Amino acid sequence: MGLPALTDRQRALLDHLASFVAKRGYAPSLQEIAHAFGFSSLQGVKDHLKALERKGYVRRRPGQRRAITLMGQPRPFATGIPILGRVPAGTPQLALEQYDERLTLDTATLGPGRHFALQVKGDSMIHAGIHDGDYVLVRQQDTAEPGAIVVALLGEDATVKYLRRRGRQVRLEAANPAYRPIPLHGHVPAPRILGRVVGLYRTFR
Amino acid sequence: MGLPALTDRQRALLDHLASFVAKRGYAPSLQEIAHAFGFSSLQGVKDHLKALERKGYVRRRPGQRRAITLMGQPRPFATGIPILGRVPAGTPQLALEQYDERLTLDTATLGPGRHFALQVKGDSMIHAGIHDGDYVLVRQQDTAEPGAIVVALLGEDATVKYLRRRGRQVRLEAANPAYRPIPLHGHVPAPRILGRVVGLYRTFR
DNA sequence: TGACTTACTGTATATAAATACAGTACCTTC
DNA sequence: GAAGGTACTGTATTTATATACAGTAAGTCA
Repeated sequence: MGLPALTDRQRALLDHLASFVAKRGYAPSLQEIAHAFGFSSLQGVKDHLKALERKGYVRRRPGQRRAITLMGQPRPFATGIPILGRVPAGTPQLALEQYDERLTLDTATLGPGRHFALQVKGDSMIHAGIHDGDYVLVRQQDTAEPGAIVVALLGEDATVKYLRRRGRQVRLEAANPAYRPIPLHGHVPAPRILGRVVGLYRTFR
Repeated sequence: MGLPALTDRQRALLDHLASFVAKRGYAPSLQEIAHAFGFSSLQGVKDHLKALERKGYVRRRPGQRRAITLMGQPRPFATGIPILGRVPAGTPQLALEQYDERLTLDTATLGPGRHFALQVKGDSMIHAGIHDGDYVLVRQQDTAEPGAIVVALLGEDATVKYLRRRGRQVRLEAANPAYRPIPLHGHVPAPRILGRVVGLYRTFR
């Protein structure tokens, strides 16, 4: 569950949206939707889209044409950035054609499963090279092997920690020794693992 | 292969298109593309789109808004990764629908200009949170302001360093004090700045 | 040398498409 | 039996956006 239920007509319109985008690579206009459903007016389409937006299935940009975003849908991703290979000595111009591959941010590079990103607050993992403001890329899972870096929910806060075994106790440890370890079991509130950190992304000023 | 080669700018525009569609679920308008690339006119965008269409990378519907379909080889299919916002307390299931935006990797998110990536060797910048094996995302430029992290060519090696001013001397400094600073002028071989580091990407085993 | 391509700026116009307002009809729920 | 949600028709207006034309500058080709 999560999102509110849809009426038959709303579901039909959402399905039409999804298949249109899949086929054409861009969202339909209101008149195209009206035509596909045989409406002679646009107000019906507007009403349905308003309902879909209110229920959280789509997002629109007011005034803009075809600006309908389907929420929670897997979508294609960019081709990425060329990775520079060897830099040939004495070359006056930098030959970007000499790259081996391209850097992308997709499930192929991150591995299988559902992913999300989380912006790191604080410096508890600075010794692991994870800084305040960095985005960690997380594969969603509720367990992990000891040694992995995980995102755990502690009360209301999502925190990034090492998952480590000490004797028979499994606990969450920060890379910064100024922070106290938290046992995975027998702690109040009980920590819950949201996923394993599989990547990191940072932008510089 | 099969499709004709693209120029750097055409490639950049195609990457932007793919990433925009991945993020928003619909194609950008000409003015949105122009704005993303810093163009003050639309004709440049039209020219590039015409070239991409002529070479078979995209298809357009004349007169229709945002009607750009990406053609060609199946791109790596994946989601732009949702950025998790607040984590609501006591929620039994993680609601990934509650994200604000999506994280993508392309020239539009990194800013204007040409970009490349470079895999960092060694630990000379470890104190700046840049580790061995990390990919730095670099905007291509041959100068930079002091304080910026740059990629410089030293003989045959591309190295990542701080660009710092000491008195009247501008020099390349590692974040790790174990490495010696290199003056930008009067050094043999002469260092050449390849670009400014604008991002960082890392994967965890 | 001149023709051609790439990569844009700048201004103007036409139009596809979003918005707005005023209705009708039917179905629940309080 | 009034109030609200769903599911539309019909017409008018506004505007975001595509198109068109004129031009500059640098690089490549033959």
